[in-house]
Parts: sequence; C-alpha cells; structure tokens
Amino acid sequence: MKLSKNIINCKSCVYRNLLYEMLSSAEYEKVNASRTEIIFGRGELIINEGDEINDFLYLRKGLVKMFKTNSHGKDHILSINKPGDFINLLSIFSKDEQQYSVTALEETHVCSVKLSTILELLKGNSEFALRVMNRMSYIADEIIQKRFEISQRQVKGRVAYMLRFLSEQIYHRSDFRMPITRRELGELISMTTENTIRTMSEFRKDGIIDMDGKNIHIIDFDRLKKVCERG
Amino acid sequence: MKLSKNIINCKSCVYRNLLYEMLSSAEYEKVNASRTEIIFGRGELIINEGDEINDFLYLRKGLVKMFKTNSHGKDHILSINKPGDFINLLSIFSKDEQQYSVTALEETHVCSVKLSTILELLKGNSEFALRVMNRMSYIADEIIQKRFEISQRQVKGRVAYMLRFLSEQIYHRSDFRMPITRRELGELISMTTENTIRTMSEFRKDGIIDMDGKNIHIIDFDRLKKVCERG
DNA sequence: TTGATTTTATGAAATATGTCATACGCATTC
DNA sequence: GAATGCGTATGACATATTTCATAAAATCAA
Repeated sequence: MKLSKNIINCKSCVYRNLLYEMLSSAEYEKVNASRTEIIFGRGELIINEGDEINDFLYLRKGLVKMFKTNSHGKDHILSINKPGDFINLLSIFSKDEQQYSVTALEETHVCSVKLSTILELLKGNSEFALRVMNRMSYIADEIIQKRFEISQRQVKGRVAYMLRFLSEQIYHRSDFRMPITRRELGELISMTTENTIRTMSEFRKDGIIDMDGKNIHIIDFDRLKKVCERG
Repeated sequence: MKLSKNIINCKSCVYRNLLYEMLSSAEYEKVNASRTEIIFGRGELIINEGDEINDFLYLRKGLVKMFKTNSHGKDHILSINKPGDFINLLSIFSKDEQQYSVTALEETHVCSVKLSTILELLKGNSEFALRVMNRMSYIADEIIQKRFEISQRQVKGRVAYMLRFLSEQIYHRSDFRMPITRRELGELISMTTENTIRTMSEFRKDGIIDMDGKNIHIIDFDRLKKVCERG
C-alpha cells in the first residue's frame, strides 16, 4: 500500500459523473483537498471488517473482492467490485465499523475522501445527497439481486452465472484471466473448492469453455447461457 | 385493501423517530397531508414487482413477505418485514419500478407518502436526508447479512436460523404461530417444501421444538442455537 | 534452484438434498 | 355430503454435494 504519486483531479476523472457532477467548483475543491489516492498490490487488505470508518472509499482502477469471515474462519465473498464502485457506501451512514473486508485482486487504486467532508457536502447540497442515495440504492440492489440469482441455482448454474458475470460485466470479452482462485470462486457461489473445480472441468469436457490454468475462454456462449438458465 | 378510517397523526406514531424526528412542524404537516394509511388483508398483494413507484411505503402494523418470482415461476422470499420497516426504500431512489413484490401475511397497515413530498423534504432538510440514508444503509445491510447467513448453512442450520429469527426478532417469545406456510419457509431459505417439513419434523423428534400445525414452541433453545451455529 | 506451500485436479465413499408418490386432515364449494 | 384443493407429512429412490484421500502442477520464499 502506497500513496499515488500522480493524483489526477476529480474533474477529469471518468467516474466523476457517478457522484460529483452536481458539485460546484468550490465543492470540488473541498473533495480534492480531502482526497488521497492509495495503491494496493495484489492480495493486500484494503478494508478489514471491524475497522473504524473514517473515509469514503471507491475504486479508480483495479479489482477487489468484498467478503466476510464467518465464525468457523471460512471466508464468503459477497461481490467482486470494479472501478467506479463504492466499496463502503453501505456502511458509512449506519455503522461505525466496516461491515465487510475488502482485498485487492490485482493492483488497485482507491480514492479516499474524508467522511467529514462528504457529510459537509451532503448538508449543503441536496442534489448531491440525492445522488448519493441513488448510488446506495443501486449498489444494494446489485448485491441483493446477485445473491438472489446465485441462491436459486445449483453448482453448474452458479459457476455458469459467475463466468457470464466475469465475461460480460467485468472483462467485456469471451477470453479473460480469472482474477480469483477456484477456492475463491467457491466462496463466491457458496460451494466447495472441489465441486467448483469439477464443474469447470466438466464445462471444458463439454466444450463450453477452454481453460489453461487461470486463462478462460468461453467457446460456446449459447450453451453457457442455457446452463445458467436451467439453474 | 381499504383506507384506514382512523388515521393517527405521524407525531404520535411510535415509528416517528425512525425517520421524522428532525422535521419541523410545517414539514410534518406536509407529510401528514400527503399521507394515506391503507389496510391489506392476509394474502393481499401490497406491491407487485414491476409496478411504477409513486409512493414511499412503510408498515405501521402487521407482517409482510418481500419476494421475487423467477423465470420458472417460482417465488423466492427475500425477507419478512415488520412494523417500522420501509418496504420500498431500496428501490425509490434508483429505479422507476418496484424491484420486489410484497404480500401481507396478516392484516397489515401500510403508510403511503407521495414520493414527490419526500423528495421535496429531502431537498430542504439535510438532517432528514442523512436519516433516510442511515435507514437505507441499515435495511440493505440487514437483507445482505441475512442472505449471507442463510447461504453458508445447510437445511437444518437454515431452518434453525429462521426459527430463531421469528422467535427472537419478530415475536420476542419462545412460542408463536408461524406466519408462513412450510412452502414459504422453503422459499425463504432456498429449499424444497418437503425438506423443510422433514427438518421441522426432525427438530420435533429431537425434542428441540414442539409443533401443532402452525403453532411452534421452541423447547430447547440451546440446542436450536447449536444446530444454527453448526450450519 | 531447492524446498515448501498453494492451487488445480480427480476418484471413491458418505451425506445431503431433490423428486416422485402417496396419504391424511381440513376448509371450501357446489 | 361428495368433490376439490391445499397444507402437512412421510417413504423410497435418484441426484447433487461434501468429505476425504491423493497427486501433479504452479507459485512463492529462501
């Protein structure tokens, strides 16, 4: 973890319109002044469940997993998040502590704005407040929807669903490098590592995907969709 | 479904402090003026997934289930909600349509405030806006947390978890009448009706609970907790 | 590079869950 | 009062999933 050396201004950030588009120049300056950009290497812990919340955090670059560790010490992944995603927006207004842990899956740049600054802006700019609500609402719905989709499928359907998610929503291409291990994929779909691996092998034998270690190539998208829909 | 004949004023509502405590008298009046209280009988549909969102809704009395119907026509219950809960807060700021359906499990009184009124108040009162965010955040976390707990257990643990939820968080007593059928309990924990019934029977045989139709009595709470923790 | 650790992989057996069939009680309806 | 539908209940069997064992390949640290 280290501070970024060439921090860009929010005004030129491609994710600016997600949240800051209705801020005045003076308000922008406040955000910029209280903002730092932190770089995390692959595997580094960005947020630890239980940490005190002092900052509002979102991704500018990279990929992370959001997870919780249960009482038996087993991790369960809630979601994979990409640039533009707010990684603690669901906790900062109702809890004092981070509710989930977050780890970088690759080199990840995190923007960190003091929570006090955000609160100040919220009080003075109701359009900004409405936008924040819009984002909170959207994020919550995304997570709930995905967990819902996962819960009604069995292993094959779950793996197919996640392969589609990675291909369609993260990489936007049919071949990509898996950002997580098979064990983590299992933690994401609430399945054992062995079953997850077996299912991937089965997809390969069936000619739905091609695999070389972490490199995945979806060959037969139609069939993948069918497996995904059948549950 | 019918309008309540004796609507009480928000100022005397026990749930007032959940949301409205920082409103001025004039603002209260706006809420009251744009508010109606609607009574739904057991089984009546309160919200239909896909409906246009025009109102902000919350429960004053009763019990409801929030659910989605999947592409195979099967319902999946997301949560059971009780008085004080906001039943569409997660949709109103990011979607035009209701994202979930809601049905009354018993006679239920719903407060309905025009969304335009809420938006107007949000723009003029930042403390109110912060409170709304706090509630959104809290609701999202509750749902995500519960789905998370369910997903890492198997049938016995899931049924035990829901029995504890009903006993501890809904009825606050060890004996209660199940507000849902065994099928619905299955829809809540993503299990088949038969397995759900079998598990309940097993709990009875093991002396953990006593049952007479929908009447449930938790006899051995310690053992129920153990089953719940073991997954 | 070596050695240790993790990840991927697969098989066999044990367990959990789903499916199909059947039955009984209860309420509703005609 | 017979017929119907629904919820609860249980058994038998099929399928899905976990668990345990083992091993090769990949990754990492010294």
